Amino acid sequence: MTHETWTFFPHAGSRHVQTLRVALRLFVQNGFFNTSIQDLCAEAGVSIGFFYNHFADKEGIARELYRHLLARMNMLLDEIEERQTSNRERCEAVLRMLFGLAEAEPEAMGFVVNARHREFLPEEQAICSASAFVRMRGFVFAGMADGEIREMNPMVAASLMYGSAIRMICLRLDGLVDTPIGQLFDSLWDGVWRSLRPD
Amino acid sequence: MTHETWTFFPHAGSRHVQTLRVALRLFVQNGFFNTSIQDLCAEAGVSIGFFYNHFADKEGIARELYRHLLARMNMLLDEIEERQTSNRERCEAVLRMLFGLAEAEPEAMGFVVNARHREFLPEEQAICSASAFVRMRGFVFAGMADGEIREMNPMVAASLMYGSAIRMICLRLDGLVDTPIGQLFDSLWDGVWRSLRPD
DNA sequence: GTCTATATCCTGATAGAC
DNA sequence: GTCTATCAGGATATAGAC
Repeated sequence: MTHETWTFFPHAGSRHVQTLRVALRLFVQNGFFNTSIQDLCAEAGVSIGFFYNHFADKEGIARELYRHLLARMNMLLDEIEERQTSNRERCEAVLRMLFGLAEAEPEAMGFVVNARHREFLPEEQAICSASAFVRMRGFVFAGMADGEIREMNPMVAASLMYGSAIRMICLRLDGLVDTPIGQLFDSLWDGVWRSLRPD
Repeated sequence: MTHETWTFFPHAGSRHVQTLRVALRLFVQNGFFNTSIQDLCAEAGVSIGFFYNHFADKEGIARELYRHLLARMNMLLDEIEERQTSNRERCEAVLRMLFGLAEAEPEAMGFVVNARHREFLPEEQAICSASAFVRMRGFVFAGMADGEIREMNPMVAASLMYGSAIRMICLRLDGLVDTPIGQLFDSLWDGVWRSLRPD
């Protein structure tokens, strides 16, 4: 299993998953509140009855989507943690993964990065407190403890590490960057690392 | 007029402005779609009739808020452009301004940075295409043309310049950073500049 | 399990008195 | 200009047949 391409939905097929995919697209394109269950079911080709047998309610499908995407990110982080030994390499691999996902599954990435989940999933934690994002910052903290990364405030280091890439992804998703950002990765990583490497 | 503190709403007073401020707070705290006009009017202490005499509709108040905040950012950019001569200084001043605004007016900053405006203001351009953000990137492009900033893809440079600060602001607004971020500015700017300065 | 038809609620917006 | 009372529409969620 090579990972030249990353994906959030490795297996598609069942109507359940198909409904999730359509929900993802509509939630990202039009927003959660602008998507009616009727529209969603019509677009997914399922009945209202089917919907309510598979999902508790409208929040339910959004929650399943949210948790699925975060769980998938955690699995990708697991692989990175296994493969890479230094924290610098882990961070680089994370950024490369994010760039890859943004190109392969822009809607999923949009839902993770852009959506204001608290507005429709009130009981979920803020996404930057979610396990996957905590672990990503953990790589930075560990790198600083090891001396791979310069001494500084940990949150400043995490922002320097991930902020530029997230910004670039947002610009790409919003159509302000024409070229696939994979081509820009090396240049971005070079800049990021200059800001964090020891003197 | 010193600018140790920046503000989006320099003058408050009229019921019109008061209603705008309450709308801002509710839109950021609960989201646009979770805020009913009835709740908004009750909280602002105005009647439904007053509301519809001052604003065309629910979108209208959101649009006025949006345009006001962006216009105010443009004014602050005007001042920065006047005061600072080099593009490096301008970028640094922009970041300092953003940090200051995030502390002084977190709700306004949240509305600018976090809200998904396209969901409730369909005819507005994406915010990263708005004049203020275009000008901010322009400082970076000009700095690269002048040789103050290393040669690289312009959008990569813009992401390196602004991404970390925006990320830090988001973390602060989401409660993951306890200390006022003004204290962290020098450290962050040091990192940002390392990523962009010529060799 | 799946579908259609429908109940119920709430919201944005208006009408008309003052 | 400002207010209260109300309307009309659309949304979520359910009921009940199959």
